[in-house]
Amino acid sequence: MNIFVGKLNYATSEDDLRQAFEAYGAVSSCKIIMDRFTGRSKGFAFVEMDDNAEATAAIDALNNTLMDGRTIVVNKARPREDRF
DNA sequence: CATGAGCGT
Repeated sequence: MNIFVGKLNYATSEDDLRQAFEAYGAVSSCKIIMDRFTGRSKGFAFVEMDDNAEATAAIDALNNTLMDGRTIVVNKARPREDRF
């Protein structure tokens, strides 16, 4: 399941996010969107989890929680492909 | 190359 994570601290790294999600389930992969020019975090990331139950639990558990001093929002991510 | 809602090289 693709998970969207927003309102992230610019200092937050993929490893931090991964560990946070791994605390509630197995994380398949994590990706923080970085800017092409500055190379800094755009403030949101995507976490992919194979287990649907664990993903939902992680979303419900990490949604609106404090991470690195910032309140993050966790929701189900939209499909990057298939716009229609 | 910057800063604070939103959905990815």
